[in-house]
Amino acid sequence: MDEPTDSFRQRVFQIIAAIPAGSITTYGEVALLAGSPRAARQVGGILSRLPEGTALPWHRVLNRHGGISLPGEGFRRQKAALEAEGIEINDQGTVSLERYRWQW
DNA sequence: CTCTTGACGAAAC
DNA sequence: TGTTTCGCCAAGA
Repeated sequence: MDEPTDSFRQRVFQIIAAIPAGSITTYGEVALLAGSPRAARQVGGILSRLPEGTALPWHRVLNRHGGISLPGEGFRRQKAALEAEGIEINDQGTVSLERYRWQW
């Protein structure tokens, strides 16, 4: 009966979809809320395979230091998406967790 | 079943 | 202090 009708991946989708514009969270936090406190790495793996036109606000997920984990072009795209929501982000791709961290 | 893969994170160096 | 190594675990092959 308690079949995993919703996989870890699906729970991650729902959690990220609930992050309001102008706020951010971390991979570890998403993993925790999804029920696997040490599966932060899996969250990143899931986001890496999102289709291009996805409606999921994947750009609101940052690493433990409030920084962008993507290299090159991905870095630029995520930084621009965050700035478009009014989030201040420096050239290193880091935001203030204290200011923007989201909790339910 | 085993083995591999990582948009992570914390601990060692 | 910055850099490297190691542990973690969902998913797919």
